[in-house]
Amino acid sequence: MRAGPSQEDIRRHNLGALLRHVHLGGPISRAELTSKMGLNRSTIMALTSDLTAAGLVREELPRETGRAGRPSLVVRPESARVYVFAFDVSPDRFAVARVGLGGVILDRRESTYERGAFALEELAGTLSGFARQMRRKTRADTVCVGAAAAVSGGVRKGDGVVRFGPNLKADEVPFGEELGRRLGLGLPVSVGNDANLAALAEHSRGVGAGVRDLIYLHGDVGIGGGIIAGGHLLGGHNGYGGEVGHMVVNPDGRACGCGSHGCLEAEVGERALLESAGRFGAGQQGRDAVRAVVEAADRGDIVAQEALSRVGDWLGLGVANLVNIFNPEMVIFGGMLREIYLGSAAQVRTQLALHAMAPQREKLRLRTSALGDAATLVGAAELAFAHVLADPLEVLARANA
Amino acid sequence: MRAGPSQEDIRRHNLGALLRHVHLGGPISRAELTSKMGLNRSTIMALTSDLTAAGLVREELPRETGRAGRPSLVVRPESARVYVFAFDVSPDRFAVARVGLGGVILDRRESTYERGAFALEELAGTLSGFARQMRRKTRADTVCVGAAAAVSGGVRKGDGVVRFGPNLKADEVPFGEELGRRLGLGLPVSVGNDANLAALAEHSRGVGAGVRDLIYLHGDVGIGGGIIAGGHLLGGHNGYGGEVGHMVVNPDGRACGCGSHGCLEAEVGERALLESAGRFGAGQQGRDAVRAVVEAADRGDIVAQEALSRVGDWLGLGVANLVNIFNPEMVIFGGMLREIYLGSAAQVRTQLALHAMAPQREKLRLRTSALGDAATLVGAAELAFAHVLADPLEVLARANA
DNA sequence: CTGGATTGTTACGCGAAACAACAAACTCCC
DNA sequence: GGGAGTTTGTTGTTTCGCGTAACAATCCAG
Repeated sequence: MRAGPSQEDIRRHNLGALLRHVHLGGPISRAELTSKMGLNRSTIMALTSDLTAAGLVREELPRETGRAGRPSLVVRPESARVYVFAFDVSPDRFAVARVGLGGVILDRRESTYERGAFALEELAGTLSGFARQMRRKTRADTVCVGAAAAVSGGVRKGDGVVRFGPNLKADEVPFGEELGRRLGLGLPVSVGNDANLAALAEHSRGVGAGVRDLIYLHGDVGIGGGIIAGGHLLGGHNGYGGEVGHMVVNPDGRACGCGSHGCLEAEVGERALLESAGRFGAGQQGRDAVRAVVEAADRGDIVAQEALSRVGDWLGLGVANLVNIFNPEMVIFGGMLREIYLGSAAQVRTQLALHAMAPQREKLRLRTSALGDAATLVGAAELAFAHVLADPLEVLARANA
Repeated sequence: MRAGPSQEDIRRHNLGALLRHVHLGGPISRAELTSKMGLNRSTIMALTSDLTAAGLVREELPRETGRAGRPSLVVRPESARVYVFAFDVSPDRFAVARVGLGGVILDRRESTYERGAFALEELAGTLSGFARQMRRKTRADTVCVGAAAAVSGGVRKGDGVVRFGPNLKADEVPFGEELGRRLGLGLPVSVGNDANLAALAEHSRGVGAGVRDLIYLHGDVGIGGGIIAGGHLLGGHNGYGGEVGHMVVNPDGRACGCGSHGCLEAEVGERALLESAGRFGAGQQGRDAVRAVVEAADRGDIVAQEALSRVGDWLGLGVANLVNIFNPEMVIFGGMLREIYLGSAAQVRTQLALHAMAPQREKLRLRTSALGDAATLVGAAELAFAHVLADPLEVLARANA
């Protein structure tokens, strides 16, 4: 309930709001900003001046106006100058990216490895090494303003410690701290759950742009989720919100790695699909194996079709439950679930019609991820930029000091 | 993203925050307000002066201070002067109350009737009649600043139309509008789902005070729910959020009135319990019938015990799912679920241990409603007061005009 | 090239909250 | 009971963000 010296708060808030417009919406004229933010021309000028002076945005004359009147200056993010590091760690893959203000991926490196080959701790060195390499290539006037990592596991609110990650060999790992130390930039590294961050990404720059209530479902080895409720990421009391993978949809169903039975993850996860299709342990694994099943089903393979149908039924039931509970405007399927949904949309829709209540489902939109594999990385970048948008000047003052 | 003339916004916000403190926390000294709101002494004085002048609060010298220094003036809500009307409509009961600022129930009338005897439209006249009667009894200087109704059905966001209410014979009923017209006070009447409003009530003045992430489960004829996520009621895209009653927990389970099978409501609702206990249609109905089963189980009735155990298992599974998805700090059982939970807490806890993930459940608290039957009414009053807290002076200026 | 339209820029005023100084009222202690 | 110390109410002043208004700059249309 604190307010602080309120005038500064206003300024901070308005600076952040303006920067957020530019960051998420891309180049925009001062005239549009005045109308969208409901502030006065002169105020917008003062704000942009501050941000320009801080080196966060640049103002340029537009090429063509097309309308009468003096052309309005276009405010664009200093994408090449101001950037963050984004990390993404999955059980069989990691990626590092340098992401500029505005969401541009300036540099990117990734690597795949055998599933579960590395423990989370071991990766911190490699990740920070790549980041330092990228940093060395940058020009002198560039400035790193943050860093964040997405991990496929539970991240405790507050200290950002990775609590569980059965697919990642992690338990009580202070990953952010470790990464921050190794980066040596004096910056704290935020950590978030991968599906949560992918949800954030789709919400800010994906199919879910402008949608205030959405559910993002991510299929990887397991099933993760991220929920945007009322425009805000649902974190829960300890930060484990959105973990829909262990919602029980079939009490008499398959055993799940978590000890329970019939979890969404157990019925819809990669293993369930491959086993049903009689392809588990048959060499292929991961996204490619799932794709192969969907393609086989498309070609008329009965076993694959039935496996996909079965999985689609459970997925549909899970989605129906979530729709009943949340009444979202959109459900987004990402990761491996993109393929599964595309291959079993009919089953999903049938189950929705059966189990979801009419008012909740009548305006519902089902979509697949727009950002694809980059979603997690983009989400991590958003997380890293978050404190910049919360207090633009403070962050840059510290960075330039 | 609009900001408006920001100085007024600040003032409005601060006035609202101060009034909210007094409204929810009761009488409080100006000194405490300065520290809790983080504002300056002189600012607090200016704010309380405005609110006192508007007749919303009163300032008094405290009886005893106990501490050194000049005693700080105590700010208390004008509970007797400023009030709202709160309505609560269930399938077999309705209640009308006059609730003063601060949450005091000043006057109350209720009535029970045979389940489903009335359609929602028919009740508007009765309800407004009671309200008008209450209003006639008030002194001349009292002022009604709002009204709201809780209904056991889905309420569409925006226009407040009751979309569904299978237990209430309602379909596309513009209940708020109708009630507002009949009240004749020139006030809009907000409408909300009963479980949602009960959740709001427990969050603001019940066991969930200060808890930012909680789930309230309400058992009536069906099972309703309200979710507070990050301190805000989860409404969803169209306002049907929190409808947990039709989450499918047992796909092979009992048929539900909604057309689906194995919904939480179908497995845990009143009918499921009474049927399992062999008491369905045996004269008793409603809360009393449920209580009878729990009491019989307490006395050692095997059939009742098994019925309760079975229902408790499904309840526990439902709660486990919600805990996995939301990671709430607290789950509150209200209405008939209070009795059911108290009679089957062991089953609920067992299912939680089986199906809820450790990080989500380790800090979880299970509680029963503190406000009991008044929860819905109190929640409706909160809803009615909401716009007063959002802009105290504007509301009172209009009321006194 | 002129007029209308739109925006950038600057000087000024308003208002909300912080700050500082003083007065008021209490407790404690002798 | 009275003085010292403490805490708060009250008032005048200052600060700072934003809105307003007036003017300059720059576009398009004719």
